Amino acid sequence: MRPSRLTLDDYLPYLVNRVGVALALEFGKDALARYGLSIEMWRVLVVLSANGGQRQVDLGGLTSIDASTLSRMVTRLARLGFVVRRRSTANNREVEVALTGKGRAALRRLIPIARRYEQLAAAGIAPAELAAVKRALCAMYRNLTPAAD
Amino acid sequence: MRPSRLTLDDYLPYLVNRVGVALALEFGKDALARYGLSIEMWRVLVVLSANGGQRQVDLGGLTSIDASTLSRMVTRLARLGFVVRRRSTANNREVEVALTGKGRAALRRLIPIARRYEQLAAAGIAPAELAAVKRALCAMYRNLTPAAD
DNA sequence: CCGAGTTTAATGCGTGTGCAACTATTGTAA
DNA sequence: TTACAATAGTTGCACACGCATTAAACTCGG
Repeated sequence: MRPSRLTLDDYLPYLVNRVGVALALEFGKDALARYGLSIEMWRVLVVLSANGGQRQVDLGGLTSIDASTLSRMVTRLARLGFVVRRRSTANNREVEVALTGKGRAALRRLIPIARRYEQLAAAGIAPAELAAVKRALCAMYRNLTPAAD
Repeated sequence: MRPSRLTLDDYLPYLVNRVGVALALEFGKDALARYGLSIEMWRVLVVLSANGGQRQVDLGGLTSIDASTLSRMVTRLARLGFVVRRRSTANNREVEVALTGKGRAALRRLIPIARRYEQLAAAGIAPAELAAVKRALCAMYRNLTPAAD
């Protein structure tokens, strides 16, 4: 293949972006909108659910969201009552962000829906192959972020 | 696994988004910035390069970019000299967007760099497995967009 | 213990985004 | 032909984003 042409169906970033946008759109407009949440907010909540309370800077690393954007987003999430932001007792410049009961309740309802969209996307793909895809995506992320994580 | 918990490394939308953002960031700040291009603009140019001149509405479908956003983006791309926007002669409400010579020249230089980032991401993944990943991503997109395409 | 340097978070600012509303053109059916 | 609906594109508006800067707290060598 000539290096000066790109076939879309063979160009990985295009394929990844397309699936990512499609997944976000479906789930975002359907389920998340009912909670006043954006997809980025959802990602923050998922990371908090999976990894527990986090400093904002770590949340940023895990969600690939800019620190300034995240600061304002956490303010909105707190105003909605899904998280609390409390100054760390040990280190007074750090802020710990943690889920509230309301946040956990919303996640309990949203996670099954998220899984259904995941299954919808993966329909017709053999479990072993799906696992291989996930492993490959993890490897790609590690390749692209040598220093981090 | 309990349905009310999500393991990040097993949650497909998270993995896809993470790789997508990492790819866009690397390429966007490094190579695209020198041309005054954003990643979204790059995606538009790539689609034009792969599929030829397009109506704006079709560009939107292929790039997952909102029509109004695209309208303004094409204005900027035209001002930068990368594309031309001309009213279709057959159908006077349609607009055809096409690459200029300058646009094609920029693509000739950028595509090899894009491929290098793609290879960087896919390093250590066997060609057959990479092909399987691409097929899976295409299948996922089809699953998520039943009507379109 | 002091002060330079680092880390973490918040904010000012210009800009891009998506939704909704609007204009213009084309398609369709009585 | 005329009226109504559908399609393509643009624009107004409010808002979220990212960068650069600032503020505050911590670290550590001298």
